[in-house]
Amino acid sequence: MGKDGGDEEVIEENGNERKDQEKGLVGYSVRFDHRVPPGTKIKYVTEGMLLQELLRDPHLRQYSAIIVDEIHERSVDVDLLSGFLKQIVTGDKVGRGGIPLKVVVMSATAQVEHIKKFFSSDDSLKNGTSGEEVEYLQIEGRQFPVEVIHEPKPVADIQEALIKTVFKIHTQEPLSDKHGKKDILCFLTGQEEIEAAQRLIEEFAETLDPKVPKVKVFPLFGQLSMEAQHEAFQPIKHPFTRKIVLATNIAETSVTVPGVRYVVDCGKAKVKQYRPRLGMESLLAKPISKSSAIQRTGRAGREGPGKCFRLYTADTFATLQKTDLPEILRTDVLGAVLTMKARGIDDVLSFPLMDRPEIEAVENALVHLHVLGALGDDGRITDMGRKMVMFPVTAPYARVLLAAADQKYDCLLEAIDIIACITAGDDIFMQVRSEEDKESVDVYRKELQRREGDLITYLNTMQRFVSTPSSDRATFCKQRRINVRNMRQALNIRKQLRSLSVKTKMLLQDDAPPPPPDSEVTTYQPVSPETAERILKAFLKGFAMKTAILAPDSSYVTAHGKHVVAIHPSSSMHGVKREAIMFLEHVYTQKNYAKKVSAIQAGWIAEALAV
DNA sequence: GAGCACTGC
Repeated sequence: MGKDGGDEEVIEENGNERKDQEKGLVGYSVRFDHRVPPGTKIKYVTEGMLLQELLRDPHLRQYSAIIVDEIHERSVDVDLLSGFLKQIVTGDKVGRGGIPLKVVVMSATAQVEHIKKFFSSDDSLKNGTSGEEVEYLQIEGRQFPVEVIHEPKPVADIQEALIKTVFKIHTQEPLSDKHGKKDILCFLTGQEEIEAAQRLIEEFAETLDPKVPKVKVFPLFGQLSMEAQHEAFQPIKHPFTRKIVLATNIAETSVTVPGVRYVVDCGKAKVKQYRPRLGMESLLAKPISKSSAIQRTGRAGREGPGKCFRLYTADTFATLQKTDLPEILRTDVLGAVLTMKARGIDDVLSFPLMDRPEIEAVENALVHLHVLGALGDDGRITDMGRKMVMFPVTAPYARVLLAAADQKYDCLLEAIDIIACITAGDDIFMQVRSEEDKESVDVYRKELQRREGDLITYLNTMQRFVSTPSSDRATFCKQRRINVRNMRQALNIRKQLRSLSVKTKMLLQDDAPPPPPDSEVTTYQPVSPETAERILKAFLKGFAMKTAILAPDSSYVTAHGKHVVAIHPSSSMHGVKREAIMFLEHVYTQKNYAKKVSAIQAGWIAEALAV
């Protein structure tokens, strides 16, 4: 569990505090890992875990105090949790037998007033005594000073400005000082921009006077292999050389590059945003917030005094939003609405939230949940909805699992394998960088691919993987450039979904005995086309809205919304023309892309929408 | 012919 993971510390009641503390009675509960010995006084949990506990214990009677750390990160879960905590704190204490709940929230930046106001009772707001019952304590952070340098005029070409700034730093600033190395960290928006900048910097470096120190460039973004990412963290071995790291936002939030004393900030980041009106997401470069710019600046001052060069003007900085949009305003609120409904919130529009999504977004989610069968005509959660919230997957996937468990489709284990692969993080199939590798990897991957499309390909991959003896699994992954970490995660999720299926009586214990390690090594038998059809029909129960029909002009037109959609190049269906497709993801980047694509028959769509 | 970053009951 990362110390900056935004986890809550939950303090449990009863027992002798002092003595128990000395016994070290601290427990934790995170996904796949729980250690809560009897008599535990302090429990570390994830937000998702506590939300799950709220299903059973709506007043959190088990707890006397809750500490929410890193609340400024503003995940959907922390926002929902804050709403429930506010209701408990400001409501009557009847549900808790009159015992109040203490809530401590901890935040690193901005938003203090916003958060303070939110946790104040509505009565105190009316009386104009806002924040009266919310106590506030500030602790100064410690950092070396960082000088901020803005561009005097807006720059026309970001790459050009980057090169100019990088080499100005490189030729005018020392390689190291008493605090250590003085390397450069540049924040860019994505892989393409980073690779272009790397080429330009390396080209320009060739022209440098031999008396000037050398430079070595390290790209750093999430899709890079662990080894390649690791390289960017190592101190440079060659003498007389400066390290230049070109990174995405990964270096702002997830990792800390040591040795950095100069930051170059392009002022933008790619942001995923859900468009409720279009029922799709976009992934586009947008101006960052002030707090994000300040966070980037701080990366220059961790080891000694530093400098931050912003490739935008001071005026532009002044126009930036104070903070980033919280996740709840950037994602489909389908899950959030179902979470509320399952915890007894009938009127989701009046549920207290630090930031409220547009009414239209909530209404779309309600309609979608109704289509999925999670909500009845009266807007209340159905038995099916209650079953759906038991599963740690989004509502459409949960709906697929329920359909797959139905006799009509009878493919629960297969659906679990596919969903485990898809929800295990980034795509289990890593991108292949060199052309050479691509050829051999493609040969192996082709064997896994099926003409039904990506979903059955994932199933094939999982089935092949588990029927491979464990001593050969590393090779299996390496040959196909399968991300081993994600594959391991997929196995964990598979196990969890199977056991939840047993718990919810969707699966008989006998059908899927919890397998001891390596016991699943069996002969591999690919699914029949008939089974594949049943699987795809089960997925349509969750994704009938995400379908497209091949138009006479050979483009795919979405059934819902009538937009032209292209099959993403990462899909095994890329370039393939079939009667109709179902896709699990719909993202606008360069254009409207369908991802995780399967071939279906047009007639199946109406069939899936019928009850 | 293309991929910001995390996390989860």
